[in-house]
Amino acid sequence: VTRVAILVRDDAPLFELGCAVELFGLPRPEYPDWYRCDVVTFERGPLRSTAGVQLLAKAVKRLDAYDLLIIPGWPTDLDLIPGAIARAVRSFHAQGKRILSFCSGAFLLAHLGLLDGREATTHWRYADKFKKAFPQVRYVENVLYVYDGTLGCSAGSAAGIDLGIEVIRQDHGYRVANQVARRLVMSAQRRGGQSQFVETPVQQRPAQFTQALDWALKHLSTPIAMNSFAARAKMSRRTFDRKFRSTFNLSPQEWLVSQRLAAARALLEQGKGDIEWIAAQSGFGNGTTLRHHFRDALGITPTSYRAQCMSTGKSRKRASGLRQ
DNA sequence: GCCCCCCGCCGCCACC
DNA sequence: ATGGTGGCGGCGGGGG
Repeated sequence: VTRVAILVRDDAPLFELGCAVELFGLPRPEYPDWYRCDVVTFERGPLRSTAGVQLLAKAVKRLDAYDLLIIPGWPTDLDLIPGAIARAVRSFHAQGKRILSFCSGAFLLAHLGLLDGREATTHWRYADKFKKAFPQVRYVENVLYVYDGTLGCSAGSAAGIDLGIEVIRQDHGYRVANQVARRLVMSAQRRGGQSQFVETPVQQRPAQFTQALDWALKHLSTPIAMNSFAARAKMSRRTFDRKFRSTFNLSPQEWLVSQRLAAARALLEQGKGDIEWIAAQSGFGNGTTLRHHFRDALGITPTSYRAQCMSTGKSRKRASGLRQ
């Protein structure tokens, strides 16, 4: 069992802490060997958090009992790091254990020199300050996260979830990572707002599917029969269905629709063509079908999605943390 | 543009 | 483990 420590101090960022807890701290009896997670602090007494919330975390003096450390945030203007924390985090890293930072958490790792010569990122609003303070760190722009298997930095709150999902994939495989991701994404969808437009966090694909998926993407605008999809993967139809489900936790058809939706969204964001044209381009036979799936997945109509994108000026950037 | 209804087809999965 | 089958439900298409 991997033991997780989420390290907080006074002025703990509530949202980032919540993201870490959601990923690693929820009981998930359906998975054996799920993480055991503590929110820990080196300070005494209740900690202040966002919006006047107070927290009681587990007081510790060392981190030896843990295997994975999460820094959900850290003051960006704090040059002095308490000796106990510096020693504990350095020794944690020296043992080859994994450390993840969310948002401003990268400042702690950089202060300790753990990121020297490595790639790192942080929330965009701290980017200039970070680059100036740590020129020896290779700052990466416009990514959701960077992760080398040992040290990870994520750009902001929601990107911390993407990084966490990647770590869960490392530990528990695609299937579990997709299930966890799916649950997070689905609840995000229901709350509305921009968060409903997040993309599927786990996009890695096992080798046995790459050919078939590439073929499907290339011919997305034409009808794709599941029998030929299976044939492209060189599997019997039954095996294809079974492996597809266990790998992506999606049926082949559901995957196809999600890819067609992604294509349609890209065209809507670019603002070119009418709905019928976009429906044809993305492989939905007609506008009605596109609208149906669009509403089903995103809760709004294609036209109002386009309007929202236009009003914010520019289309969303794809971050390399989502690169395939 | 959106939401019904109906119908025919086919994708999916329990079962073998 | 893989592969075949049948039933069912969901999807696309057409009409209102």
